[in-house]
Amino acid sequence: MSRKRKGLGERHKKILAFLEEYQAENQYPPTIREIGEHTGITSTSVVNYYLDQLERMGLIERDRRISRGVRLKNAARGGNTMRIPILGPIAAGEPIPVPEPGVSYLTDEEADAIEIARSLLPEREQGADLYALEVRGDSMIDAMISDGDIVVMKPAIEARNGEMVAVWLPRDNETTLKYFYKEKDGYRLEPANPMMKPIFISKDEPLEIKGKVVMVIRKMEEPLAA
Amino acid sequence: MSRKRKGLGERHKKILAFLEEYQAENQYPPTIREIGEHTGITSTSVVNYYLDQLERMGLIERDRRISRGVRLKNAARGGNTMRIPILGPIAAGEPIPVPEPGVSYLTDEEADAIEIARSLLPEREQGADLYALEVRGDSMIDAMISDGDIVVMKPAIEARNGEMVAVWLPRDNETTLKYFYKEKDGYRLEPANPMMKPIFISKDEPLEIKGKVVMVIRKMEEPLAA
DNA sequence: CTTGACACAGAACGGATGTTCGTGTATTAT
DNA sequence: ATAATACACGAACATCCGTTCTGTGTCAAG
Repeated sequence: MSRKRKGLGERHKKILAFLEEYQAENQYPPTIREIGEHTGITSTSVVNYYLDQLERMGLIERDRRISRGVRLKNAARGGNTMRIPILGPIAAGEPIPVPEPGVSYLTDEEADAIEIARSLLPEREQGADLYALEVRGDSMIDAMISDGDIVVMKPAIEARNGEMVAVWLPRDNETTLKYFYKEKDGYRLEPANPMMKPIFISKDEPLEIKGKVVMVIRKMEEPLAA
Repeated sequence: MSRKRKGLGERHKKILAFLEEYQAENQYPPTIREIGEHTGITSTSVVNYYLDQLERMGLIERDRRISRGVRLKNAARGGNTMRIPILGPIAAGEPIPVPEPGVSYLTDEEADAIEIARSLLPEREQGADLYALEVRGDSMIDAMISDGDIVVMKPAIEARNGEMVAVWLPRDNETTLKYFYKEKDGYRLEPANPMMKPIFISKDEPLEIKGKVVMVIRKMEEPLAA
């Protein structure tokens, strides 16, 4: 009803690609005429026509009446990164820090953080309130996670089968990272390392899911000795 | 002989600061007139005058006759993140891709890449020609690295004790990631997982170090089942 | 066939923008 | 003092560039 082909047309893609390329090459956006020349469009009005569409689709932003007033939005293409704060440590014997929903920790400029290309993350996590924790100790070695690793988490209180989650086990009084599976009379928590045996939790035992593991980052330290 | 005060004048600093601020706010550089308005300079020619100086000092680059053709150089450029290209896969039975020194793979816009906060990397790796590989298979599970992980490498042909390196073992015809130790009559390659036993290479056996491991990134996939 | 939405081209208008020139005022060297 | 230089202002241009208007051709619906 609004668009002949719902997807982006050939020229839309060309313009988007050129916008990105040009902005990377020079530091400033191209003019309408330049866009036209490099995409085979001979009329400025047609370029304007497509830019309007792209803006309506939310793919770019335009500052009207301003030369080179075009910037591409979260088009997820290269260069787009996501900032994820490192909230604190995670250790076997301690509860893990969780983000307080009311506090906008994202605005904390001083906090340590990592930046990751959006293309590395699954689509559904793109806008999520991700946070990161730094692993202390070798207690999660059976999850193939070692001391110093950084785990990127997504807030969650429940999980689906096959997801790796951070759980607090009151039974053993510890935090652990395991693959989560629901079974007929309880839960199965399976280590990432297939050589390790899974543990079972019966249905009436307490089990607190703290979040889902989205990513693990290991940073190799330089050896101390010179 | 050429300049009254060799350092940057008040207006130079103001212009530089505004350039950076404006570029961050919008995605494009300001016009000469805008620079003037925000730095208390009432004439476009004076702004032009200072821009010429800044260009001669090598602090900015100008594209003459092009609107908003101002970009600042090494100053605040790059930001606090680093872009690392993913060159290809790494598997036990195959040689690993290594960057060709002559080829500037950094200019490859199409290549997949990850961005990482500089603060996460050791200082000495900041300017290094880092590259990344995607692990295929579970053959490096004894290095606590699993299928799908991404390893960030630094080119190297030798290593110091305690560093994790990627080595090609002609003896076993495979690539592996191990901690490297030189011993009196050969080398000891120790898995990251302390439960696994190290392997020894005698001094006359061939051993090719392909690079040092700087970082490991594990991205958790969503389970296939819905 | 007619109608209308859509894609496109070309030209013209007017404001935006970089450049140049004439002028003025301190400061410094000769 | 005089000249040279750095710094500054404002106006005049000549483009650059976004916008808008007119016109053409296509294609599917009525």
